[in-house]
Parts: sequence; C-alpha cells; structure tokens
Amino acid sequence: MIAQREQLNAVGEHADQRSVTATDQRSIPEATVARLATYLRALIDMGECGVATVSSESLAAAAGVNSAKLRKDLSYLGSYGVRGVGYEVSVLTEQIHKTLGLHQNRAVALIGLGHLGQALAGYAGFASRGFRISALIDAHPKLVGTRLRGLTVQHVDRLDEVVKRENIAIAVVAVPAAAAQDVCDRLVSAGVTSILNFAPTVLNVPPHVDVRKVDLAAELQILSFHDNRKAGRPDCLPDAAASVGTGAIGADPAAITAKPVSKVAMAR
Amino acid sequence: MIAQREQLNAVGEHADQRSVTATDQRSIPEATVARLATYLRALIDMGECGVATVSSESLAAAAGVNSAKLRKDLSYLGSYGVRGVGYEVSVLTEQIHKTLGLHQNRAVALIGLGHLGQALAGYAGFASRGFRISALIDAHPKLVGTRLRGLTVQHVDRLDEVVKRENIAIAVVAVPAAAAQDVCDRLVSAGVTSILNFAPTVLNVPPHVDVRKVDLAAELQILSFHDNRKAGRPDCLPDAAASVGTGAIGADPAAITAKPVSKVAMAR
DNA sequence: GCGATTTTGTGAATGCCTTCACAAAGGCGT
DNA sequence: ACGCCTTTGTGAAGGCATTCACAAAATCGC
Repeated sequence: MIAQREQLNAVGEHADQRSVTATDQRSIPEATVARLATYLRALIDMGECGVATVSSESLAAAAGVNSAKLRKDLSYLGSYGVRGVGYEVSVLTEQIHKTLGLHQNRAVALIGLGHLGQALAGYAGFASRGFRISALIDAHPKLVGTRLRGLTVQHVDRLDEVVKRENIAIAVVAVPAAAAQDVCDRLVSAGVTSILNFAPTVLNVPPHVDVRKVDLAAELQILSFHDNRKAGRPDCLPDAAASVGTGAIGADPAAITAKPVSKVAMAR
Repeated sequence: MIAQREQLNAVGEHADQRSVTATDQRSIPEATVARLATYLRALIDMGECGVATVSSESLAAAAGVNSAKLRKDLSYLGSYGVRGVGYEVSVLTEQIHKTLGLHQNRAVALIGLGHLGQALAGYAGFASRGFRISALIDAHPKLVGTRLRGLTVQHVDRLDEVVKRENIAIAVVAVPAAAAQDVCDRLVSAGVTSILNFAPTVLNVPPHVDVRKVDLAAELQILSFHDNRKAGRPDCLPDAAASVGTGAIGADPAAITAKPVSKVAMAR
C-alpha cells in the first residue's frame, strides 16, 4: 500500500503535464485507479449473485471504503448513477472494465519460474480478470523447453523475439533479485511498457515504463511495525492500550468495522 | 501501491486518536513506514558490500526516491546522520530494524498451501528479513500431516490451538476467496492482530486488527490502465497522441528517469 | 585555527486525497 | 400532479505527503 506504490510515482509525476495537454476526458487520480479494481471485483461478485442495482453505500461497504469516496471515485468515470436509486451493476461493471483497459484481454509475459513464478503461472485470477499469460520465460536449462499450462518455457535469450511476436506490453518479473535488472532491461528494450516486479530490488527504467513492485517481506515488515506499536509499548500509553492499542492505526468509523450487510445480498 | 493500501485505512483512521492521546515519541507517517522497508533492504545490501557510510543522496537513489523525502523519513527515527558526511550504514540499519520491530524474529502462520501458499512457504525472503514461519495450516486432507520445510501441516481446525501455542501475532492468508473470511475470523479469535491477505476479498475485521491486502490481479489492472493511457487512445486526442503516445506519462525531467548510479558502490 | 565545502535536518509551501455536507435529481405513493 | 423520500454528484474544507530551499553542523585542507 501500501507499500509498493513508490515506484509508481514514476507515473504520478506527470499527472500535471497530462492535464495541461488536455484533461482528456478523465484525468483519474492514481488513488482512484487503485480502487477501481476493488470495485470491479465487488461488482462482478454482485452481478453473479443476481444483484441488478446497488447503492454507493452498499458497494462501498463491500469494497471496504467510505461511500463518499466511492461516489467521488465513480464520478471520474462519468455519471452512471441514478439519484434516489443507485448504480446499475452491469453498466458500472462495464464502465470500469473499459476504463481499466481490460476489454482487450492483454497478453502478459511471465519471467522466472521458480516457486513463485510457477504459482503465478497457475493463478486463475489473472485469466479471469482480463489477462492472458502468453509467454513463460526462464534461464534455467532444466526448465527451458518444458511445458506448463499449455505453454513451452522459453529461454531468456529469446525474450526479445517472444515479446515482439506476442505483442506483449505487460510483464511479470519473478526472478531472483540479482537477475532482475538485467531481465528488466531486456524487457524494456523489447518494448514492454509495464512491469510488475516481485524481485526485491528497485528497478531502473526509462520514464515511459511503469513499474509496480510487490514486496512480500516489506508487507510483513509494515505489519510488524504496527504490531509493535499495538502490543508493543504499553509503557507509554497506559489508557490508550484499550482504545488505541488494538485499533491503532485505523478504523474508519463508518467504513470498515463490521460492514453493514447492506440491503443488497452480498457475495463473497 | 498503491493498490492494496486500501484496507490499511482500517488502520489509518485512528491516527488522530493516537496523536491526541500522546505523540508517543514518534508518530511515524504511514507512507514513511512503507518506505522504511525499502531503505532497510538497500542498507543491508550496502553493508554486505562493505560500504560504511552513505549520503542521503545515494541511499535515496538506491531506494528510488527523492533525497529530501528520504531525509525527512529518517528524521522521524531521530537524528542519526552526520552533517557533511552522511549516515553510518550499520547504525541506520540497526535503527530501522528496531523501528520496524524486527529484532524479535516474529512468528508467522501461513494458512493455505495451494500453489501460492507453497511458494510463500519456500520464500527465503521471509526468513532473512526477520520472520519465521512457524505454522503451516490448510484444510485439505491430502495436505494435512505432510511435512514441508521442516513443519507439519496442521488442519485448520487446530488453528486456534497452534496460534496460541506458538504465540503468533501475524498470519499470511493464502486460501481461496470463499474461505478467506472464515479463516480470518478464526485467526482473529485466536488472537492474531495482523493479517497479510492474498485472497481476493475484502476481509472484515475488528478495529484492533490490521489487514494488508496483496491483490495480484489488481496490480495488473492498474498497469493495464496506465498502459491504456499511454499507447491507448489515439482516438480522442489526435495531437496528444504524439506527445502522450510514446513518451506519455514519463518525460519528467528530474524525477525518476535513469537513476543516477550514485557514487557509492551499489549492491544489487 | 579557520574558511571552504559538504550534507543533514527542517520550516514553509504546494499539491493530492479524503471527508463533509448539501443541493439537485429522480422515483414512488397517493 | 405533487410532494416526499432516497441517493447521487460535487463544491469546499481539512489533513497528509511531497518537495523546496536554506540555515546549522561537521569535516577537511591548509
């Protein structure tokens, strides 16, 4: 959240430049984009449960955010709600889908087929959410040539060729830290413009390339910090231990807590 | 990042309560905490390369952030730099380590041993960064009882018992979405106060529990959005297509670009 | 010693995001 | 047809976070 949004600043930086050229029709804030994926998931679940319309209040509850925030987020997409009624699930689903650019079933390359890479290769969530893994790449001789999920693992030396042939713009890097920058450079020179990086290294990329980092150990460390605060020092906050000790950093009064089940049947 | 920092709002909310009660000694901003892990990694790498001191400028470069930000972040920990010289790597490493609460080698439970769970179980990064996986839990009969990485997989019905015995405060949830809330409830009632959630669901927890979510599909969707913006729509902005099309978002003169390699020998 | 030089630590300014609060809009009952 | 009630969409306010820019501190060369 937290965390790995750091590198994305590479993107956030130019926000203003963009708005100079033209407000396009939507210069959606970074924070909003990050939440759209969550809304989309909730909407799809609702749709599958036969829910036809949903209020900002209940969708917000399902997504774990405050309803004002949700409405503002959605307002960047346009005006797809009906006052006094709510949002039509199918319409909103389609809008977010389109906004995120998911209508084109994007081709993704996965580099690195260690434990994590193999898990990612098998992750059903990618396929079901608009992405198609269309290239598996590794450097290890034992892996190259083997078949996995219907694809043949290619050697990293053929990366350029494969990326170009499959017209891949997004790559997932799951190689050891020591190899990550090299792989990244190859990807960039092959034309990849977006990288999801699982290697614990900061990748160095030209400005037109976006990197998002998922750092598993860092996530735990952040939790550790908060945990330390909570249980940790009962020395300084004797009374707060009760109210804050646990609640610590944050609970939105309305938002999170036990989500009001909302009138609409909620999926899970 | 952005991304999954959403649920942490559950945490962020009470921030004020805390500051009311007491500024403690350091009310470190959430954004800073998230970056400390990155600094820590860079520092450890540098330490292993024999670097003794480092300037804010070069450490910032290694971490991919602006040096002013880095200095401000570090200033929340106290004053550990020497003007005109920089920071002593060992001192700073130790400070951050302590601040993040990593000195106690925390016990972590891992629930769910599907592909992803098994990959996580084998992830060396956890052990090397202050965490010890001390319980493996799953519901599948085929897995329960098998040994993995020196641990016997326990049935989820024994979760409460195991968590209490091992005194576990942090859990990693890698079960299917449909099972996540149930597992989460059990964890919370067993006393877990921090959860790292890989299941694509919003978890519902009481205010004293922190949840961080890692949503792989969402990360890709965010990249997809930006990619769409970049190469994407030549339809609406005939002229912007040129300026935005390729260089698009990036092009910021100063910011990210190719990070200056910094004078200090950089690890990787 | 002492000035030149480097680099930290931090007030102040700016900008982004969230939250509040309410007017406008639309359905529904009568 | 008309007012009531619900819920959206959004200006305005407030809070964080980032960035700027510079004074204070400390080393180094002479």
